[in-house]
Amino acid sequence: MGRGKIEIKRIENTSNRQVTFSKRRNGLLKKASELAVLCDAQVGVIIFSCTGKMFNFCSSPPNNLQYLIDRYQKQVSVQDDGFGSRQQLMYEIERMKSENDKLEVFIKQCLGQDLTSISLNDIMQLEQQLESSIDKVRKRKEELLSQQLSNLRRKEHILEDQNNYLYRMMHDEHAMVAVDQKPGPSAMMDLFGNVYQQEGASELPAYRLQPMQPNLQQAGFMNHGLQL
Amino acid sequence: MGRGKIEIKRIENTSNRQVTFSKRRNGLLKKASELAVLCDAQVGVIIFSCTGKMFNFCSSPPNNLQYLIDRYQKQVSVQDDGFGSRQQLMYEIERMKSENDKLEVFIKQCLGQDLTSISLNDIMQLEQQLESSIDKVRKRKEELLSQQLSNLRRKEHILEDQNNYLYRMMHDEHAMVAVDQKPGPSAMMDLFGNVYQQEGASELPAYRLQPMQPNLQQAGFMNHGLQL
DNA sequence: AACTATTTATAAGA
DNA sequence: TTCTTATAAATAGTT
Repeated sequence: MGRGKIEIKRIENTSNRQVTFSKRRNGLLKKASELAVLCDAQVGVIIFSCTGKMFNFCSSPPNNLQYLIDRYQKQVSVQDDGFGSRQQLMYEIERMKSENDKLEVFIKQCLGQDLTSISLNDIMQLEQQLESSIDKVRKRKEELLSQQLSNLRRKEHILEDQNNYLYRMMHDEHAMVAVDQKPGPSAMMDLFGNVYQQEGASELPAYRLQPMQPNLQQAGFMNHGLQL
Repeated sequence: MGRGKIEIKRIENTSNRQVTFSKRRNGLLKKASELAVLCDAQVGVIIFSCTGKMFNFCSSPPNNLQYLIDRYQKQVSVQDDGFGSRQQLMYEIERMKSENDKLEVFIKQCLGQDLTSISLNDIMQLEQQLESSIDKVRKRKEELLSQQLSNLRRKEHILEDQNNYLYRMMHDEHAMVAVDQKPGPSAMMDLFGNVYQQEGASELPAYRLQPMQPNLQQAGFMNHGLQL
């Protein structure tokens, strides 16, 4: 429709393309609006130019494309398995919020805050629970402490060993010529408390210290906005 | 454009309207597609007929209107304050999920489960916390128990009162003619333990029992999938 | 941005 | 619905 027929393919001339874009965009939006009015339909159009500029049109709740989009997503999410509609996402958020609230209320109870709205039965249950928890926590504490203790004992032994060796070396300085070939303590500890097995020393078993503290730490938990 | 010019307003004749809808809908989609090809633009169209049937078109990632919608929502949510884009909602859901996980981990610690990954320091802090919690819980338990106790005492008194009254009535049956006008106990208790002040009895103060258990109950908490 | 020769869309009729 | 066709509308190329 114009002075000449054009092929429907990308217009290479840039300014030409921009002019056509402007004309046809207006045409499209006009047609959309007419369709909506004439046929009592709801029509929404989204256009992005190749330069990234956005244009949109919505007939029904004027300028509220979101309504149409929600309606679209509802239909689509019924077709495929059903996740991703904006409304479903909002519902999911509500669900998680209430889940979260429940957890927080429960945590407060465990922290002994906000007990006024709990029945006597529940209070007694809570007390039992806390007693059992504290038992477990204490057991674990004992474990950790005894671990540390035994670690320290091993270190002590190794250090004594090392000490004796060094002492002997000092009292026998002329023997230092070929240190490497002399028998030393079976394990050595570096400045950080790590223990290394010495090559060729096999009479004594190598020590492997258990870590004083486990590596995985629930970071940031103890001050999570819930005063402990 | 056609045999005659028509006014752009709702077509009242239904079949006419449907025919026009079909024709113009095709026209609109064709125009949309042409615009996209000619001008290298991304065009999306959503149409709902007045009967609820949906039609849609998307030029760029063919048949993937969702992409265009996301892009639209991104722009819109930058314009106004910025909530409601589908992607933001998904981000929010992720945030809440991790929040939730944190809370659940913390609850497990409070319940004395999963202590292997906690450091000695944190264990000791946890122990202190639980001790303080259990203190508070026990205090509250004492409160509730003493409340129940005092309630029972009040009931006991009222029942004794009532008993004496009834006993006197039985031993004095001829006086029953005008029971209403005789002085009775100052308060009466119904079958459910509710106490009512008797009319005209003002020598003794009315009793108001404190509720044995508060009304608000954190329903479903103690068995929330977290074994207690 | 306006003009206008043409093409395209489509209203009405079949 | 689909086809036809006269006519209205859109627009390509030009100014």
